[in-house]
Amino acid sequence: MNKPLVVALTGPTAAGKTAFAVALAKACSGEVVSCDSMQVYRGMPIGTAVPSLEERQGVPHHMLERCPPTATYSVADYCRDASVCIEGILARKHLPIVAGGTGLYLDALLRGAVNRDLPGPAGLREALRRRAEGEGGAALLAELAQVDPETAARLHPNDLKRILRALEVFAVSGQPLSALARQRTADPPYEVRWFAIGYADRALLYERIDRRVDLMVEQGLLDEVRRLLQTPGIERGTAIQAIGYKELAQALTQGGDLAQGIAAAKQATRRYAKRQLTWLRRHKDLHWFHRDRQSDREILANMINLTKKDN
RNA sequence: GCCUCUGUAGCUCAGAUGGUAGAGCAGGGGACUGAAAAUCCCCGUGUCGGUGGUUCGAUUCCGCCCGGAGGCA
Repeated sequence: MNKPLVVALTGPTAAGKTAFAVALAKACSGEVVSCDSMQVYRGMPIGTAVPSLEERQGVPHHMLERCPPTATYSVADYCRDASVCIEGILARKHLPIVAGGTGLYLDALLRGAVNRDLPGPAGLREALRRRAEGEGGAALLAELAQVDPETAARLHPNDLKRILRALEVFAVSGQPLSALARQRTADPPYEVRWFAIGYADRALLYERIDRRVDLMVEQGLLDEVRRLLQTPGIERGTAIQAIGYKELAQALTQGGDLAQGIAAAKQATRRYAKRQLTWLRRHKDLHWFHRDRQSDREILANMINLTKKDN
């Protein structure tokens, strides 16, 4: 069976994915499907670096700014919505280019890592969280060990977020997360070409990050943060946790030092890039392009070549 | 020119009455399966400025040299 071809273009934040995605799309009549957990929210284009219409150069982009910043968008939502986008692109006989740095979303969509939609019972998460405050994570972890020893064994008592989710999954499905995870390793529905843009010298990436944050501030990031903070219910959503927003919100509302907030945003972004690299390193099928080793022209030419070549 | 202080991890510094050293920050590594730009775990070897000497042994004591800060002229 011949699976349709999809290009995945990833890499750490600020490496320059956007420009390459657009260039590749223009060369191969592609459309871009953003794979970014924060760019899906509306009202924060500066801080999440949503490509401007000018940057898009007429190339259609999907999965950008499609839900309110007060909502909580999830991997499962992303898989569902992005799949629809990809099918549409394929129907138009165009090349889907999934571009972005959210590793979990990428793997869920293109490696078949997640295919079950299991919302936890209403209120359970909150109840568990309250219990954790009193009894501690170790108690909940012990409880998890009763129903899902395998998952419990790999989680640290402090990793509340995951302990709660595992408990939640068992509560709705009656099955351990570890067992479900095994079933979920489905065949990827597409033939995927994996590309990653990066820098061999990390210091160069970090310099770019610092510069980009300064640029965002110049472009009006502060106003964007202020506007977001005025949105009712924003504190319950995921969007406000985005890097840049949480640091500047703190500086803005708690009378903190603005320069310090900016510095904190830069540092958080650097650490984020490092985590992204950790995530990506385990995938051996990634074709890496280092911008400090190769010119952008060469990189693009190579990408086009690898995209077109059958096999 | 003379005197005093100082030179220890990328940075700021601690320390050993001589047995080759440790904190904070920065940084690094890892995990990750409906919050993921989130969440969690782990990690400190560096010619102790250089060079001679004393010593079984010196980064620690002594001499000289080089760098930095201050003071007196």
